[in-house]
Amino acid sequence: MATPPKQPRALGRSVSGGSAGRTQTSGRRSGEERRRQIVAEAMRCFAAKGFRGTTTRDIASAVGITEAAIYRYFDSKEALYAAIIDEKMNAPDPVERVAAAAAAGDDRAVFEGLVQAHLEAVDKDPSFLRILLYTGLEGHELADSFFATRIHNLREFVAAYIARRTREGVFRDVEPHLAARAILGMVEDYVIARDVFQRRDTTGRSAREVAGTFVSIFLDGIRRREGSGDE
Amino acid sequence: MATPPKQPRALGRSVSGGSAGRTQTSGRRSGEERRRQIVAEAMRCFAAKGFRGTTTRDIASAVGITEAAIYRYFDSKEALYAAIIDEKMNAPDPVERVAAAAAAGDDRAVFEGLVQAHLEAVDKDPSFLRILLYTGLEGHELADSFFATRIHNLREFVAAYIARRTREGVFRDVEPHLAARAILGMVEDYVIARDVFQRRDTTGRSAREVAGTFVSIFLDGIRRREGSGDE
DNA sequence: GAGGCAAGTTAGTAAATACTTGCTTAGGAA
DNA sequence: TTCCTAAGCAAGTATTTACTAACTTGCCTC
Repeated sequence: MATPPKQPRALGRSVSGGSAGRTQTSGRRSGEERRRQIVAEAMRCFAAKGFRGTTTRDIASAVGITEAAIYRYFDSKEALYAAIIDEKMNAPDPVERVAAAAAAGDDRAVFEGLVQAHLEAVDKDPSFLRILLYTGLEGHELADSFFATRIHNLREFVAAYIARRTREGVFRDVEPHLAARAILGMVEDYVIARDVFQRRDTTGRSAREVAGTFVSIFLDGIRRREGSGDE
Repeated sequence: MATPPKQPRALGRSVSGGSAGRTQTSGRRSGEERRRQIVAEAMRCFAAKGFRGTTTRDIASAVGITEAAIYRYFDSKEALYAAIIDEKMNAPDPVERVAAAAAAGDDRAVFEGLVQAHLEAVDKDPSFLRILLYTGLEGHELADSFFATRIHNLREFVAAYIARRTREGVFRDVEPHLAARAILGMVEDYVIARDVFQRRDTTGRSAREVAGTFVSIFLDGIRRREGSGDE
C-alpha cells in the first residue's frame, strides 16, 4: 500500500485561526485533541499489557471510539507506539537538574538529586517504567534511540562524575561505570520492585527516605577514609 | 471424508540402517523425555517473547513436533507455563550457600556469596531473568508462589542479617529492608542491563570483579566508622 | 508374527486481531 | 439555511491462535 503521509493522515489541520473552544466531554473532538487522547490511553494500555498484549480494540474502547477511528490518526499500531516513545523522549532530563551541584562538587546533592528525580519521574508517570521494560523485553527497535539518548547519557554522566571525583582524590579508586551502575541500580531495582512487582516492603516510603538511605550507603561506600566530613 | 492423501513419510532418516539403537535424534521419544524437551524449548520461547508473545506453534516447531502433540503432555498453554515455573523453583537456594558465613558473621563472604550466586545463576540459565520480568509485567498469577517462596525469602534473609549486624554494633543504624534492597538491587539491575537490554558497559566483566566492587561499596557504606577492621 | 497402545499427524474450529471499505453525521463557514 | 468536510461508525476481511477430533504408525510384549 502506498500511504503517502507518514504520521498525520489526511488531517486538514483544523488549527484554523479562531480557536473555537472545544470543551466537549464526549462526542466529536478536534483532530489534535483526539490524537493526544489516543496516545494517552494507548500509553496506559501498553504499560499494562505490553505491545503484543494490547489490542487495538482495547485502546479504542479506552478512548471511547471505534478501532477504525484510530486508523484515522495512526497508520498502524506500530506508528502509535512510535508516537508514544516520541512523547516519552520529551521528559525533563534529570542530568540538568543536578548540573550545578555537579559543578560545585556537592556529592550528596548530585546523587540525591538524581535519585529523587528518578523516583519522582516514576511516580508522576507510572506507565513509563513498564513500557521501558516491555520495550526492552520485546526488543522493540524504536526503543534503541530512546535508550541511547536518555538512559545511556545518564549513566555516562554519573560515571564521568565518579571518575572526576576519583581523580580529585575524594572517591576511592573504583571502576566508574560499575560504581555508576551501583547507585543507579539501587533505585532502578527499587522502583521495579515497587511498581512492577508491587512488593509490600517498598510501599509507604517517602522519596526522601529512600534517596537518603541509598545515597548514604553509596557515598560512605565510595569515599576515601579520612576526613569523613560531609565535604 | 475419504481417506486423506498420505505421502510416504520420509521421516525414517538413515536411522533404519543396522542397529535398532534407541538413540534417535528425531522421531518418537519416550514420554518423559519428550515432556522435558517441550518444557525446555517452551522456556526459551517464553523467555524470548513472553507468554502472550509465544504461540503454541512456536513451541511445537522448536521441538520438532506438531501443536497437537504438545496437548498430549499439557492440558493448555497455561499448564505448560506452570510446569516451567515449577521447574524454576528447583534451582538451588543461594541462601543455603552463605548460611555458614552468615552464622560466622563473615560479612564479605555473605554478600559476595549472594551476589556471585545470583550472577552465576543468571549466566547458567539466561531465560530465568527474562521469564521473571515477563511474569511480573504480565501479572501471571502462577508467579506469586514463585516470588513468595524464593525471591521474598532471599530479601528477608538479607534484611534479617543486616538487622542482626546492626544490633551487634557492626552496621550503622539503617532500615534493614531498604539496605537489603540496595545491595540486591545493584546486582539485579546489573544483570537486567546486561542480559535484557544488552548494554555494552556490562559485558566482559568477571563475576568476581562485579561482586567485589558492589560488595565493597555496600559494606563500606553500611559499616560503622571506627575500627575499620574486617569483622 | 499379532496386537495393544503410546506417540504422533492431518485437518480442522471458533474466537481474536490488525486493518479496510464505504457510509453517516456533526458542526462551522458561506 | 445550505454545504462541505473532518470525525466517526458498522460491518466487514484475511490471518492468526489455542485447542480438538479422528486417524495412523512405530515400538514392545506375547
